[in-house]
Amino acid sequence: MTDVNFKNQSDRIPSPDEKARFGGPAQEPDELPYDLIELLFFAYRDFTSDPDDVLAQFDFGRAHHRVLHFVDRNPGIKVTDLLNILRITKQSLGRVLKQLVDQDFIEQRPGPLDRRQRLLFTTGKGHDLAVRLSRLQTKRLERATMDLPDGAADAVRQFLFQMIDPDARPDVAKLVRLPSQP
Amino acid sequence: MTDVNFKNQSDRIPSPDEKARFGGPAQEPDELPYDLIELLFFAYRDFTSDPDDVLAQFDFGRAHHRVLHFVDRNPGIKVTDLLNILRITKQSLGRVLKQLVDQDFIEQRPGPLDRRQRLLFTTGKGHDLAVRLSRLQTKRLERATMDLPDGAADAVRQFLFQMIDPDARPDVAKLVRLPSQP
DNA sequence: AGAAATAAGTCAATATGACTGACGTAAATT
DNA sequence: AATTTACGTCAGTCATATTGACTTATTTCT
Repeated sequence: MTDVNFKNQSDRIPSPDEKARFGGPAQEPDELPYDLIELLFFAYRDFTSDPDDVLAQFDFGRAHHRVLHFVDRNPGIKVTDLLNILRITKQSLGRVLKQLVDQDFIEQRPGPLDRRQRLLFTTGKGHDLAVRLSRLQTKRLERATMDLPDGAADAVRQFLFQMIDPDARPDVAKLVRLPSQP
Repeated sequence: MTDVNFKNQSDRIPSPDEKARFGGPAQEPDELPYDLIELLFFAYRDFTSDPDDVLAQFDFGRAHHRVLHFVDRNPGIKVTDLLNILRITKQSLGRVLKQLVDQDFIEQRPGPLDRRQRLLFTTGKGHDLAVRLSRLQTKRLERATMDLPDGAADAVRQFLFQMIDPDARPDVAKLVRLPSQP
């Protein structure tokens, strides 16, 4: 047994009933770009798998990664804004944030203007981890964009951006600091 | 308060300490394509949100969706192959699969050659739901690819494909039935 | 100055999706 | 006949998320 993922899936024999009910896998007229749906699934699955291994060493999960990433990228971000980016509840954030703070990956400082706020910053340690994780994802992204035709990387950017809910796009554009977004 | 997602994130004032420690958000030399990392996150977040709403009406979650999707697309798939596609354990699959079978979205038939196998098929009802969910994702994908330059959609396909672990690519290519993969 | 709104944290209870490890059964393979 | 395979299942656990209610401190509004 190799460690290849799913092998003999094509060895299957369709049952008679199946042949009756299904006109082959793409019985919906090929209008449906199933391939993109599935490619996105697999691409994202593997995209998140690199950091997972490192995070496991710290007893962290993906939730920690997301928090760490956006805090590192947006030093001084407010809890409320982080909640809206991640689209999770205060309670969900609270747990992972507490762990990150307790273990000295993130620190909180009262807002200088509004002292109710607890602005979030990565510590040196937190920043290092954030960068380390980003590098992993970056490597994969670079490998994936490397041998694309000229300008294709920008097409990918545009595609991904347009996959986002229209009303969320302005905020994402700001957050992501897109090189040029019309 | 509008229902826009994360607004005043750019209104924050960097603390003195922050300015000392951070040379701005992109202190890592711009080698790191942070934008792609984040765009992928947001794109995938919204990509999965459309089906989620429908699934909730049936008391299903994303796990059900994935199973339903791959069974619908690969009628007669074996449990083992499905496990390898989804990269989850038998127990995790078991729970959601049981619910889908009990509620008549998926049916199991003994393999005609190997009677140990329980080949999986969507029922009419299951197929309808699968298509309905795919259409939602399809719409978003079409909107996103629509105004891309010529050939850009293929660049996106290639990009996504190359984001996948190299050793998983042959299997994905087979499964996804890519139009043309060199 | 007092009332209302906001930022953040917290409590309790719950759900979902995942995990490990062990075991059982039927059927196929050697 | 022994072993392997395909699948299912039991028991226990964990991580991540949810809702709703409540507290505290602080700011803003009137």
